[in-house]
Amino acid sequence: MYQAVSHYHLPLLPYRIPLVYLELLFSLPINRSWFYLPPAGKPIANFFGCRAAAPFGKRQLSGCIIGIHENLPPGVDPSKIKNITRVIDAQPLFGEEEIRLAKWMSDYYFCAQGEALCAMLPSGRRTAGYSSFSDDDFDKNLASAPLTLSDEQRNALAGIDGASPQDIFYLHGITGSGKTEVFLRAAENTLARGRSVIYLVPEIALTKQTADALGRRFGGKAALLHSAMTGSEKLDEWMKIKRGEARIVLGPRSAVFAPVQDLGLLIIDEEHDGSYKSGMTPRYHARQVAMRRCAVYGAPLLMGSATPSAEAWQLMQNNKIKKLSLTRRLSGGTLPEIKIVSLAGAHGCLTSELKAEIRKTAAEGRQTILFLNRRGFAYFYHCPQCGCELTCKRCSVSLTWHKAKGYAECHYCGYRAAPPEACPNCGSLEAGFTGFGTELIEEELKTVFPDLTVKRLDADSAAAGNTLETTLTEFREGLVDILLGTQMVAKGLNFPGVKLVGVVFADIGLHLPDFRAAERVFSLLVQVAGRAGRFFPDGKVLVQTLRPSDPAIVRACALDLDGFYNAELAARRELRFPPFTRLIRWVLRGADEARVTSEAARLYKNVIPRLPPDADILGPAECPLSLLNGKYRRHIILRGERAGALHAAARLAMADFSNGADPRVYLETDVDPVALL
DNA sequence: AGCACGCCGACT
DNA sequence: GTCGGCGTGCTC
Repeated sequence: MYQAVSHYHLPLLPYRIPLVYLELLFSLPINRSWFYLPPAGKPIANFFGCRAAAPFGKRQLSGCIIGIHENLPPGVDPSKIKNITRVIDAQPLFGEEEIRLAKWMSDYYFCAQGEALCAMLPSGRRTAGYSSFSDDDFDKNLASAPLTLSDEQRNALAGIDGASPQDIFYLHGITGSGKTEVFLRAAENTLARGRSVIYLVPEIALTKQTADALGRRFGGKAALLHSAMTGSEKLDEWMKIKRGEARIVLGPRSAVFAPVQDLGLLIIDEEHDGSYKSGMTPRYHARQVAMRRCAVYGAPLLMGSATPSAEAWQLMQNNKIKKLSLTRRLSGGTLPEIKIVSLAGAHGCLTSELKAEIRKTAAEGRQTILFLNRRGFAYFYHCPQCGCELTCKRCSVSLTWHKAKGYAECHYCGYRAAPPEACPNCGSLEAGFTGFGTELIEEELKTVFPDLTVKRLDADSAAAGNTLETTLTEFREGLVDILLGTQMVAKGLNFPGVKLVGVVFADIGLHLPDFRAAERVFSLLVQVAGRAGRFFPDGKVLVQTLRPSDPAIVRACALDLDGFYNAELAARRELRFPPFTRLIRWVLRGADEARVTSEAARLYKNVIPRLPPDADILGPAECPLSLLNGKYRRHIILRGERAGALHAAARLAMADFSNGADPRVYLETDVDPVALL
């Protein structure tokens, strides 16, 4: 690749205009750049860092100008060079720093540099509705100025303010202990030192309210990037950041790329949240990119959560990152009573105990929230007698039932087992495959409580316009007795009318064929319990489960974090899973199952001889979602102790594999996958 | 990724 | 005879 010339100047003498070639990067899965001449008949200017529309083969594409050269590189045929159609941006969107970051992403995540750069820039065509911050917001709300900090908050803040450039902090604090205030103060102090701040929150947490709170505090100095903004709205905010007018940026995952001047602090709120990992190519993790950016800028990184990821916990244990603790609730509210209820023997999805509590709550004129961690159905083998299930001996994940094939399979290593006639543990003949679903529960609620108002809140119902806000408003006003839903109902957990919170089926996540299953279930339950108790000390949380003695569930309900993480990390070490190893996952997909299978086998053969001694392979096996959008899916998971060596092996194997690859089978690479479905 | 070109099978 | 399948190769 050619070194970009950033200090290109307009020629002063019009008779000696040198030939200028523009180097462009397109969002294509081809890892190379393309050379063009400036727009025909337009005066030459410094277009570095702007996007441009250009003819590419038979079509028009928009690309990024990442270099300006006086000569064409050797091997490029000058007769093929075309003119750019037009330059899109009046001001550059990115600089050398961003191009270097794109290069790093391309190497780390095995994507093309153009794909990486494209993912970094503001884009998208979404519905409008989000306004940016103005200084009016700021002035109007000066009255809502901060209160005094607790001792713990002050200590945490002092630690952050005394940071060295390479420091990584973790603010571990229970819900309601005032993490946000520490984040905001640390941001203020960074701004006061003349440096910029990036503040990441999970997609779901980024509501109008969150944004307003930041606007109140920082006014026009703050910029907001949100996926619900239109491309031009995002672009406005982007330029405000680029010009240095906005010094603090609030946004989800992609805001980690915000082109701030002189980054002085990067904050990741709710660090454990899965939405920080991109589901599209490039499959980057905002935390990983944040670490990279902080290292480059010499800025400290500040993460926080009530339930850290296992990775973060491990780093804290080893003093690789600095732990700051908030152990006390500011409001002094006590935690609600958390009770585990066994689902064994229940008819339907609601135990008689939960039904009785719902009835009692309604009689008192209070409200119930029923929480279901996942919609749809999950099939797994379960024995109601002893509570055991079928798991893979090598991978410690649940086996998934294949109805058509008549066997249960491990989606990590491909291990298969015939479904036993009777429970292998206790011999009960009741054992078999079962599942739960949202619609099913809604139906049951309406049958059992015909006199109560039930509302469902999940991705399906929220997709239809502003039902989310409408439903939540109705609920807040007491027009709804029972709110049933997924993740989103968490927003309603601290409404004053709520007394009872029911977790319908805590096991659901545990049956996912994923080594992070326990971690996710644990964090979910702790968060629900933590939020639920915030404003109603007489509240009650009922956790329904088929496995009332499952360690993750028991420890979550007892809020025993040390116990959970110790056990979880010991298991991860034993089974060689992150954070003790690193993973690279290949997914091969295609409409023709036989081709997918044979290509998976070919890729497997290519990587075997290149693996470092500390590495091994899981698969090739069917993906847990083995057929998606009419494409058959198989995956191969590389696992090793050193990321560098694993990357090198994967890179060589992929280069080999691409020679003579079947074009009808697509290969996708996921570095540091968070879900293996 | 797209889009064209090019080469073999069953249709008016 | 041609329409249309998909393998192959190229895009500055």
